[in-house]
Amino acid sequence: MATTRLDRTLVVDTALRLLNDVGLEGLTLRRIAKELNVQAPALYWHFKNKQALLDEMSTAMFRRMVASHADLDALTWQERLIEVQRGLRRTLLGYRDGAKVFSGSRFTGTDHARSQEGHLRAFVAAGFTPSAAARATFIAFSFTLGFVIEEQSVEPRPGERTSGYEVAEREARMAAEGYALAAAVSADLFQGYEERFEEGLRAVVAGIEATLAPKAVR
Amino acid sequence: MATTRLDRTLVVDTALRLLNDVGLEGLTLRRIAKELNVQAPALYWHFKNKQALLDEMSTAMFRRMVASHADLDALTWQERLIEVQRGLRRTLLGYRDGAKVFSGSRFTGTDHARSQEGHLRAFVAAGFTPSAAARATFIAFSFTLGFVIEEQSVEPRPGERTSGYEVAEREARMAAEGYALAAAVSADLFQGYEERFEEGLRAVVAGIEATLAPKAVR
DNA sequence: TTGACAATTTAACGCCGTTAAGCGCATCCT
DNA sequence: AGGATGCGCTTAACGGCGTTAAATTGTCAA
Repeated sequence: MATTRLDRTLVVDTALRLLNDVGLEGLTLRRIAKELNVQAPALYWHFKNKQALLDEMSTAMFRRMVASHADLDALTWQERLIEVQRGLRRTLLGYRDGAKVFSGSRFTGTDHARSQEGHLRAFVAAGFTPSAAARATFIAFSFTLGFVIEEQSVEPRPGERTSGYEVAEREARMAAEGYALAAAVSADLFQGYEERFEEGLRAVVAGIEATLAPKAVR
Repeated sequence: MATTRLDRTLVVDTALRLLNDVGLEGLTLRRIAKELNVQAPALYWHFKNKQALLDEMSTAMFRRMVASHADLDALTWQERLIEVQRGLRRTLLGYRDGAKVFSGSRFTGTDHARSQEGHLRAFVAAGFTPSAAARATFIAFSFTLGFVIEEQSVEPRPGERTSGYEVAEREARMAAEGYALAAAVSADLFQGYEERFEEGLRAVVAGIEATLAPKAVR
């Protein structure tokens, strides 16, 4: 019955796997401990508290995201920005409540700085000031985070839909109240997230080109 | 001691006021009940469960936001989009954990459709298709939501800063690890949210102009 | 005056994160 | 070899959570 000893990595990996089964709400320390054939307080040997574990989970998500990226160095800054945001969305969608977990925690260590440094370098090489590069990236990041939070509250996992967001039903209700336009756009708001994310990405990049990018690369 | 009888509006208003004192984590039914000189289960007469109360709180936030808007009908679609996002951010910043509460719940009723209908009408009058209007608005909304979620995790209330986000300290740590650019942009990422939000808004609007707006209004 | 029903209290359940204390067991010192 | 050290876990428990069931009060109509 007793398997290998616990360690931080094993706990984090198990918790991330479990997250997809039970969601953030169901992700209790007792449930994680059970999955590890251990009692809940044992986790406190490895983590200061639950938030520390969640922070480590976010950090692990981020590391997996970085690892999943192909070589970005050959890309233009526009392509790179798009590719990074795509990767972020993919990563967040890879876990139930991924965006909420991610936005609710903070990275441990300075691992993430390595990848950040690379992105900044690419932007600076394209003519951005470091400051403009950071601000531009944050704008795109905000968009992606907000988008996926909304997306996951309608489709918690790819393919699964939260009940109560039935497009046809909403359309009927809005129409019945006399809101013709609101009714007509139901499908535009609660479906087709993949395409709409790409469309949003194109808009954000175009906007950064128009407002923040160095003139030479516009 | 016994005051007026409870009703949904009173509960919601009290809960929203309390939210600013205790934050989302401290906002328990027992605490709300105490504030109302009542026992916790009494709340179940007025709300199906805690989530229903949170939903009503979000709806109330939204209504207050709409009420705070001046007349938007004289504005161009760009000005209107900007004004609406500003209002949204202001509203979310008006409550501790406002963005999290908002993003974690769903509107009750169809009140919000009225304002939505107005926005859509304005965009359509400017030449957008209803679908493009909805998609464009959602892009801007995603940006604002993501932005404020990040903002409030660093500055939970205007003026208050979460400990652990000290800019100078982060800068030093990054520099010590050899990440010169990451160090240099610390201030650009964790300060000056007001200006950066406006900058982001300009970028998003410019991006929508370039990609989604009808050609006649570009 | 009584009965009905709306609105609340009291009591309790099972679960949560977390803390305190103790215990087995490997490792190292002598 | 034998005893101390202390890591890594268990057991037990605490206070608080959302929620439910049942009893109780207040209010008003017949």
